[in-house]
Amino acid sequence: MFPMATSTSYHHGHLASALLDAATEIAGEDPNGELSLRAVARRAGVSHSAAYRHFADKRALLRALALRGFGELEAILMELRERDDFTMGDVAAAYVGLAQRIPLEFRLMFDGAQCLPPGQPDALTESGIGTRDLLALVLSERYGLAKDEGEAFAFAAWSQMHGVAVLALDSPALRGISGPEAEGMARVAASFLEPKPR
Amino acid sequence: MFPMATSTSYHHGHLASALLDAATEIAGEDPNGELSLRAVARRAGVSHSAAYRHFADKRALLRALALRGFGELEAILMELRERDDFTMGDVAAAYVGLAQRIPLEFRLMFDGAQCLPPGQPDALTESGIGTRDLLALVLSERYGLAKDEGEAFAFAAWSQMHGVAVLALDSPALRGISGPEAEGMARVAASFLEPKPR
DNA sequence: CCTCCATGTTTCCAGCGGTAACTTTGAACT
DNA sequence: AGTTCAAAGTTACCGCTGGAAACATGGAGG
Repeated sequence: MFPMATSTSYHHGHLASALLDAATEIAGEDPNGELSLRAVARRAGVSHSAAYRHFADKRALLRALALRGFGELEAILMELRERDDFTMGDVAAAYVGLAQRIPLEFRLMFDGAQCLPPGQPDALTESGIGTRDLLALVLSERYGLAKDEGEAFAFAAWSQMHGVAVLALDSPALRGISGPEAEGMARVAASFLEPKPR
Repeated sequence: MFPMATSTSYHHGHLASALLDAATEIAGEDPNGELSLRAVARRAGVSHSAAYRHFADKRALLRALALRGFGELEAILMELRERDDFTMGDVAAAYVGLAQRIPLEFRLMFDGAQCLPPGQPDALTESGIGTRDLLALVLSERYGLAKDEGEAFAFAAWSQMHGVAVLALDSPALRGISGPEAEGMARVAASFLEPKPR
């Protein structure tokens, strides 16, 4: 069924996912460096052209990484949903924590210029919209908001969490901050959005 | 005093700022494309090596662009400060409007990886901190907040404005939105932060 | 007038993303 | 079991990039 993925075999076996793993690995070692397709291929022990058997181009590989990231974000939101007592601070901290844990994927999730060809909407765009709707659902349930109200509030919250995440990752004024510090800042910011209990 | 900047003279005269202008021009034509130093030099009518007489490397040029951006942001905040009746929505709309108007500079202002060498804090970092403090000042004055309170609130507001700006510029789920639409979204989001009058 | 140095130019390099043409190899069919 | 064939590797090449080095130009001060 599955060809073996021995280190000596000419055919790799699971190269596509191995490349994605290699990319994450490289990014883990140098979160702010440029990620080159060739470096990813080298890390996977394969010539750079091999990557093109599995991804149309570099963008496609990055898109796959972004999709992985959206998967993790959805899992986090679903987990929060199970609890019925979370605060806005919990949501924001979880969001920022994800950005700190997998910065490469996180950045790609929201960077159309790097991931998408000149072309039109695609699976990545849909993932983004789906996640946004999921957030609106989770927050509406938690705070008993009507549809429109919930969507507007979710957008207000999302942009704020996202802002904290992005600034903590990239801004020269905030970079170098530790993961827990970033989550703490997310909590402080989110506290201004916490709806008053009625 | 100033050498002439005729198009026929061997020595350009104001190449440094001409390069920055060229970069802004290129970015205006294709806001999502990559910006190459060589393309900037070509646009300025000069060989790519000439740029290195004025900027240590590409990062230095990008840093100069970011500093220009910070200058514009400060001007915008000072202008708001003159008025004493602005709303959070006004601030957010102005911030997002800036991002839409000069996306290249805006992105660079908050992207340490592209602008800063491995090195430590520099003028850019300080500009970022200065602007953040200015926002805290402006909002504290407007809403009568004590220092700590004002700083926390300013951060909550800043992250939200920034989130909207970044998402509208880059996120596949929101890109393609028009400038006015983006500003409208910023107003909606900011309305959740508007302090209650006492 | 002549010289010098700031500011240009040309030329070169390695690394990048991407394409094309060639090679290997496991699996499917007879 | 032996043959064949396509999937999945390889090497070699292209143009472009950021950057360094060596050379050219020409305006300002002696």
